[in-house]
Amino acid sequence: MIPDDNILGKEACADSLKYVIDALYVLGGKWKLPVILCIVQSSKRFNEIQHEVSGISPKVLAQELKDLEMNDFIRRNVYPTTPVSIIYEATEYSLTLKNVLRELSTWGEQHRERIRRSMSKKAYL
Amino acid sequence: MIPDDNILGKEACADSLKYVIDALYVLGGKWKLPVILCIVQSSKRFNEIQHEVSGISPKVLAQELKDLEMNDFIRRNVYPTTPVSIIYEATEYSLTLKNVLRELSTWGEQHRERIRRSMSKKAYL
DNA sequence: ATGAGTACTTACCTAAAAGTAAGTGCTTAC
DNA sequence: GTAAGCACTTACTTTTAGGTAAGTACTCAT
Repeated sequence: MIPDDNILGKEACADSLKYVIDALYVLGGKWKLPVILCIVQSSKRFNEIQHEVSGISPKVLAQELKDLEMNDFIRRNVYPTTPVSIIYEATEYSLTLKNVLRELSTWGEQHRERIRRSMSKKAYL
Repeated sequence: MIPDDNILGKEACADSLKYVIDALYVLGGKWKLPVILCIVQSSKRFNEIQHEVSGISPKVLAQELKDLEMNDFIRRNVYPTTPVSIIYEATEYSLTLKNVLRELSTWGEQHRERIRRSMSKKAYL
């Protein structure tokens, strides 16, 4: 009834759906990808991250950092300076997300542009 | 203090963070990307989608479909058969998400593999 | 000694997302 | 005529993500 116009078979489709759901299971939520991106860009301390990822509260950031550390996306380095400096660093594993992050950022940029255009159109109505 | 080991300047970094947050604003949540992927793979009806995206309830699916239609990711085609068939179709705009979806799926697949391996390791402890 | 900064934690609260269960109005099949 | 399928909707509840505000323990600068 509905033609299967896809190159991939049904199984491969079902699989990629499953994989996307799996990925979203670890990366889902409002802050995980932004925080990872922030740290991937360069190692940072708590307050720097909180400042860059605008809108995140210290509580939520602490939560996310713990979660990301547990899932091996970031490393929490404690330097024995006085007072101790704590620097969050991206692991090699989080670098496997670079393509995802790049595509998402590119898409977000284009989407923003599209929204901006449709807004200015509506302004004339 | 912390060296900026990135090729991109600070501004470009801040921008990509912003874009990712923007993207997540429309695509965030548990079901949006899975539902889009499902429909991008081929046009489908309500019950087919509900069956493929396992775990989604009819209420949530109806909600997501409305939202995705409003945001121009999908089209709701009503065919005047008896009874009417309603077929959800991906728009050209949702095709701009193909790269994002592909990267996410690839990553999810590798992540699943990694988890599987670390699980079997733990089984011997 | 007062205030500011770092890196959080704690307690509390609310709003939104999601789940459950059932119902509706239609049609076709048995 | 009874049941089942389609495409939902409605009402209700639960979950959980996230926000607010304040506090803590430390140190450094003035």
